[in-house]
Order: sequence, then C-alpha cells, then structure tokens
Amino acid sequence: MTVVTRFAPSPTGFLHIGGARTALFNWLYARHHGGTYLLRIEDTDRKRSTKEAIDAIVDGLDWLGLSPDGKVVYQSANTVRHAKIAQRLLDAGKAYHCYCSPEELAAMREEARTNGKPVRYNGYWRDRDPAEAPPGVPPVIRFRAPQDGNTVIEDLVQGTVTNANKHLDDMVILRADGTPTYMLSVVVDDNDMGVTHVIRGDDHLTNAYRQTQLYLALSWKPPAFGHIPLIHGSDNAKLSKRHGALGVEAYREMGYLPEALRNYLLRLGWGHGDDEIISTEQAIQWFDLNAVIRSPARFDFAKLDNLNGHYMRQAADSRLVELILPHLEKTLGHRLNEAGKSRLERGMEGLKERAKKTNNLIENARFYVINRPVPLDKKALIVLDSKGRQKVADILPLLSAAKNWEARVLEGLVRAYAEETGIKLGQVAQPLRAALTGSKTSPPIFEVMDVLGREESLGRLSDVTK
RNA sequence: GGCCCCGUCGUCUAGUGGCCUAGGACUCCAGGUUUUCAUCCUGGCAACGCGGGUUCGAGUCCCGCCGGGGUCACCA
Repeated sequence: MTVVTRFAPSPTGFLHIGGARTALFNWLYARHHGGTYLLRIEDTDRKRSTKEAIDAIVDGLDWLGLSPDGKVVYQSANTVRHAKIAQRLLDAGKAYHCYCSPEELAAMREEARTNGKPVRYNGYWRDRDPAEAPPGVPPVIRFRAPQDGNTVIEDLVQGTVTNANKHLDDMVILRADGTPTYMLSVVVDDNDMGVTHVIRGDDHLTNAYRQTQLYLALSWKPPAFGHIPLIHGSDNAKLSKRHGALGVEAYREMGYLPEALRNYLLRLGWGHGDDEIISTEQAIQWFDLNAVIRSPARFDFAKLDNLNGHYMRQAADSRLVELILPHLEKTLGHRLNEAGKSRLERGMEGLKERAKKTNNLIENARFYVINRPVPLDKKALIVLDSKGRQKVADILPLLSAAKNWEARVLEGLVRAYAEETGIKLGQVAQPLRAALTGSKTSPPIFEVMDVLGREESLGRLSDVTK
C-alpha cells in the first residue's frame, strides 16, 4: 500500500507554528515511506475563509520546503459530492432530517449544562415521523450514530483509544442550506483522495471516533490515524499569539532560517536518541510516528535561537547576503552597488558567526556598507576620547605605509606597534574598531580593514583624527 | 461537568524491570582561548508529581490521588 498523507488546514488564519509542525510530520511520514503528501484547503465555511489566508498557508509551506506533491485540493469544490453522500446516508436510513431550530438546540444544551448532564443532542427527530415536521423549516441532516458498543481507534501515536458510542451524539452532516459540515467533508475527501494516514493535532482525537463511524456507515475503509500532541506556550496554556503562535511568515521576518525552524519543530515532540542537529535526509530516514512523544511540548525561543545560530554559521555566505540585501537597502535608503555587495560577502564569514538571526545580521553588517563619515554610537564615543583618537592618529601613518593591504600584514604592523610602545593590543584595537565600525563590537578588526579596503579604512580612521 | 489524553532537570528530550550514582541538548553560572563581541573548549547547578502495591529489584508494570491539557457547534 502506498502511503498518502495530507495536511488540511482551514484558511481562517495564517499557517501557525502548530500547523507547520503537523505539515512537517505529514511530509516526513510520506517521504519516509516513499508515499505522497497532499494539501487540502478546508474552506467549507466560506464566510470565514479568505484568499489571504490561503496564500499565507501556501507561501509558508513553500518557504519551509513543505510544498505538496499534487495539486492543491479545495474542499469547497467538492460540496456537491458531499451532499450526494449525505443523501446516500439518508436513503439508507443511516441519517435523518432534524427540524430543531438553533434556539431549541441552544436551550437543550443550556438545560443539560445546568443539570450537570452531558451536553449532547437528545435525538428528538431520530425516530420521529417526518410528517410531524413544522412547516417551512428547512431541516438539517443528522447522522444516525450507533448507540451501543464502542468505537476503537488504533492510533499510531496515542495507541489504542476507545470511546463508548453512547457518549457520541448524532452530529449534523448537512446544514439546512445544503452545505456539508466539516465532519462529513473530511471523511468524503480523505476517502476520495485516497488518504491512508491522517496525521493531525490531538484536538481532533474526539473527531476521529465520529469519523470512524461515518466510514463504517459508508462501508469505506477508515485511514490510519496519528494524533500528535499540541504545542503549548511557556505557561503551558494552549499556544496563543503571545507565546509564538505566529504565522510562519512572522518567524521568517524575525530572521529565522527555514531549516532551523524545521529542525526545531522536528525535535518538538519527536526524538531520536540524543540527536539534536538533524538534516532533512536523516529526518526522512529516521522519522516514524511511534517515536512521537505523547505529551504536549512547550515552545521555547531560546532553543530555536541556538539552532538558528548553528544553521546560520553553516549557511553559504552568498545566500545570507541575498537574504539580508533587501532589508539592508531599505534601511540604507538606496541600492547597493557591486563593491558594497562584495564587501558584504567577504565580511559575511565573520558576521554570521556573531548573529543568531538574520535580523541581527542586518544590523551588524550595516557598517560595511555605509558612507563616511561613520556615525559613532555612545560606547564608541567613549572609546574614542582624546587619548583614543591620539592612538588612531599614531597608527595611521604606519597603516598607510603597509605594502599589502591584508589582514595578516595589518595585524603584524599593529602588533609591532603595541609591543614597541608597551601597550596591550586591546587598547589600540578598540579605538581602531570604534573608528572603523562606529561600535565597540565587531568582527576581528584586521579582517574588517581587509574587507573595507585600504582607501576606505584609512579614510574612516582619519575621519576621527580631525 | 461528561468523555479522552498526558505527567523525567526551568525548557526540549534519552530511558521499554537490573547497564540509572537518571544521560544528552538549550538556558543559567564559573573558568579557559581571544584585539571586542561571538564562536569554541572545560566544569557546575538542576528532574523521575504524591501515595500505595507487584517484584529479589521500579523512572520503567498495576491502582488511587493530585496536577496539566484536549474536546463536547448548522466552526474547522
């Protein structure tokens, strides 16, 4: 049997971090088994579905490298088929019309709640003669669920989970306006798409019972289920915006690399021994549902940052330049010429080691591409007091006389100077750094001079001696 | 409230009855390398929710309690 998985978000919001992980697990599972991974947009609720949300989901998936294998399926395109299936159930006596008004239903729930009874539809129309139907009330179609016995799910993550059928009520499968509800459409679509493995959030576990009943009523083979635990915030509550339930595009904007986010998400709720840094190839090879942790995990930015730092150091310099270029040009207010880009690329090795996110990179790279005179920040100003400026002035002629403008040569010159005058290297390096970069921290100062080039370096140094 | 699920360092996790004096990673702290910062290296703090069983032996199995979460729509 060929494995077919699917990621099925409802386009009512952006692709949030939990959804991204669900997509990842579906993708990984399909890849591991040499199967297919599909995307279905659950837009049966047209009122709440938006084009923007659909785009955000597709783009987010794309960015993460989790694009679907086939064409995107829109659930709303299948409503006729859904209604047909509902009719089939009705004809077979496995569903029935219910004429209860929303108000009646609300009252029913309210009463159950106040009496401390389970909140369920009471089956009022289940066995009632349709002839008693109130005139002019369009009915909904409810599924005639089995009332005895148990529904058992062999969940690939949760193990065997059982629920007594008496706990489940007769759900609405077709609304009064003829549109299908979620419960019906997922079953029909998953069946029609040949989905063999439904991997989704834990919050769907209770739905799985009802969906299984539906499959059985239709004489279809239910898929295998795998319900993965939800991601929680740092206070252990359901993930909300303030703990990182942001759209993946927000992570992108914050300066995270897709491979870092993927690695982080993979390790959140899944483990393979002591392995932490896991490549996509290895993940595909190792991933399976039985190693998914059954308890919810908390989202932790500190670990994501650490992982991101790792992948940044690993990333190609040219790619990083491409990534930060648009942002850099925006803060600069003008386009960068080739010389500027080349400086960035040559300086990137030293730059990327000092940044946790590409956002830090943008700030830290700025000094390489700004025009003289370099603005000095507060700390740089302190370093460049009269004494500091004097040091720069003292070294300036030495540097100007350098035969080759290379880091190693420059370092040799300055070290010799420090030794002769009996001062520590740091005491002269810091004023140079402040003058060259406008800041107290930067990549190694001789590397900076090398990248900046003779003319620019000398210019920046002489700027502070005036 | 009914039903379902979960419970190892602050966080992510390893652990499937003896290899556990509970391991790794992140964070934090202390050192070291270093021209700054960062990287890197060394070391340290830190956990089996509680109570009963079962067993020669329990983090690992069973029961109870406590705690946490999910779900109960003509939303998905």
